[in-house]
Amino acid sequence: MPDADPPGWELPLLLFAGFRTLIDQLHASLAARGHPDVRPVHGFAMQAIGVHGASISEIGRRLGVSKQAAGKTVDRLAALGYVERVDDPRDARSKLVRLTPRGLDSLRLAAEIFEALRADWVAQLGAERVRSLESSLRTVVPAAGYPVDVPGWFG
Amino acid sequence: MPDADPPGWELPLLLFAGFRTLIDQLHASLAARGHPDVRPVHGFAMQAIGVHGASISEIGRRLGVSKQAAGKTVDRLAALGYVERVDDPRDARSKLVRLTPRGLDSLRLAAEIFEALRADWVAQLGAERVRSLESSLRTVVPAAGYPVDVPGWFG
DNA sequence: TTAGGATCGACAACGTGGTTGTCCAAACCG
DNA sequence: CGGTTTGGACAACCACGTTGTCGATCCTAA
Repeated sequence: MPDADPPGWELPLLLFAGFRTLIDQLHASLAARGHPDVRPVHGFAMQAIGVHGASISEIGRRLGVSKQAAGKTVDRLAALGYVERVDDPRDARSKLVRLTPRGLDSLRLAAEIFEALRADWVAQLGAERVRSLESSLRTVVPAAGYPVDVPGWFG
Repeated sequence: MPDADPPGWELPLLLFAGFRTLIDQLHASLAARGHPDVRPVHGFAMQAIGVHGASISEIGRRLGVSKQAAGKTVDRLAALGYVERVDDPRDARSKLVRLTPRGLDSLRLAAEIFEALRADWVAQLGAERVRSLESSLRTVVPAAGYPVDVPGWFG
């Protein structure tokens, strides 16, 4: 047995480092293209809102956080000009949260940048190893989408 | 070209899901073995303290956060009984933060559990694919260890 | 030896993201 | 119609991060 396996604690560190590398590069590109104030959590929230908009409660459910937490995040997104609240014509209790043109632009840019980032990995590792990495991870992680309560989850 | 590549935004999601899966399983095992109150951030902090102890400022540097933030985390760790502050005999300004026996136990257990978790992945994917995943990630992430200011970084 | 500067750790104030609990208005349903 | 559920706001609180300040201690160089 020539090479010893790396210690088990290295695996989570590498996964996190990969995640963080991508997200940091995403936000560096976003900042360079007119979106310096978006934080990672905002991107996930806007993803949860989607191009058709959603109510506060629905956003909370999609993110796996309370509606109060979702409401605060929407407040900050609104202050940054990425979303707006409009009355829901079909439910007087509900306010529909919709992306502004600026919000839509950031979402479109983010998708582009993620493609470019994956292409970088393919250039470094080859298409086969990137596909293998993705397929390995799909095997070991539960199928369900993951909640995005990262700050609260971690600390 | 038979199969289309997955969209670029899936890669960070998979990496995060892998990380979160491992950390969640770690803390589930830790909770079952007498450490229900440790949070992920505490584990990283204890790792930074190490078996020989460290000063508050040194912990902050190792974690990539301010000494004030390190001090608060140490406060909570001390309240949980995982660390203690003792006077540094060689510097009257400094307090040495040391792991208690309980803290050392959690660190030892965590190392064991991470080994078992990696073995689970090997059982599901095969040793070669796990090694390939680790090696791919080492290629694309910067060599430097990553800061652990996760909540602040994300939000 | 002493003056100046750097470092240690504490305290305070604040921003952001999360949580519960409470409340009212509107919607739903038997 | 009346009871229950739901949507969203408000308040209080906790965890984790930040900057700024400060006194005490250490180090170094005049």
